[in-house]
Amino acid sequence: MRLVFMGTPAAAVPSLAALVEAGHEIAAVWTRPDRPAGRGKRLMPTPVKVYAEEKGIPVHQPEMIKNKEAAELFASHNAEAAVVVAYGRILPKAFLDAFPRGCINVHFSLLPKYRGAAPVNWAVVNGEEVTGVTTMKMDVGLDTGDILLQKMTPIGEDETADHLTGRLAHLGAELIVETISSIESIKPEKQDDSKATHAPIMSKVDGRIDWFSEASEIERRVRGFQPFPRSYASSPYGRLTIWKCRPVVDLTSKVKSGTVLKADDGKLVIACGEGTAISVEEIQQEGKRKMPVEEFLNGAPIKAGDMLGR
RNA sequence: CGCGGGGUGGAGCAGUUAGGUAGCUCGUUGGGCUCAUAACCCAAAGGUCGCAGGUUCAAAUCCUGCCCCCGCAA
Repeated sequence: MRLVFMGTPAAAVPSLAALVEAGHEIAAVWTRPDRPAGRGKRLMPTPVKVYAEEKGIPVHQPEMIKNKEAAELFASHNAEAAVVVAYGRILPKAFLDAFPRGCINVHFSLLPKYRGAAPVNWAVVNGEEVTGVTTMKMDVGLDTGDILLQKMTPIGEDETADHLTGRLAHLGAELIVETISSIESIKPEKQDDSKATHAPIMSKVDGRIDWFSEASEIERRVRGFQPFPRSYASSPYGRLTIWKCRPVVDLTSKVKSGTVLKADDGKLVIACGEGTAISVEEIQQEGKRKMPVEEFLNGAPIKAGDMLGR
């Protein structure tokens, strides 16, 4: 089938690759404009662009898509459908109506749950046991289109959002190929709006750890906010990012939340809310790389009694 | 010219401001203790202090140039 592919981050690449390998004709790839990135502010191509150029597929990166020129360019690809995976933009109606079979989206949740920009992260933070991928026919709403196919997968107990995103990217790749190949026979199903939930994009401040939360919630946020915005706390030694931890029983629940209870023998334990605590297993000090807590404690001045803030 | 941190035994760090014997925690090896141990005690090995040049009686430390690494931000 002749398709246009729209996507931007690494999680979109497996879908594009799968479509190419399945023999579909990719008329063009649309991805977001290159942005200054990396140390030194060099212009960096998006992962989707890198792949597309490798395959010799024409790439388009308009700054604005809400104008006539963009819509005409899009329509000129003369495809049967567009496949959209984390493009990062709301598509105007002119795009949705440009091709006979419209725009088909791969979304990383089991819709109607977790509509929005950060479905994987919030599924982890909320402690969901399962999630999955959905293909749907896009409409003008935010992830409200009719569902085509879904595939579910359990969320591992220690799984980070980062890792889960990788798995869903591959599940999504399988599902979009399956969806395209059987598009004639699939019966679109309306979403049950009453069961919809929203997964808003996170900002950096969402990463600040609230030590008054219970340990299990902090642990879920640590896993769910990777790789961005991460979970971090201020300390007398600069900002500390916690990459891995586990809830433990706190025997000295009278101390204030955020207090370092133990910082020796290879163990770093911090008081949380409601008499709980976390044992940190992987940590990163401002300006340094992430490291196992044992190594961190070998050289760090942190000691029991120190207070961590937000 | 985006902002900043750093290169010191295998790991994580101190020491550099006011040059003068290479230090801490952990790990490794050997020994001891113990019913036993990843626990404890004793001992040992292991370092061109990123590279090159300069100043000096003397440089990890001061001066000059170069290489490399990392974090933030996006």
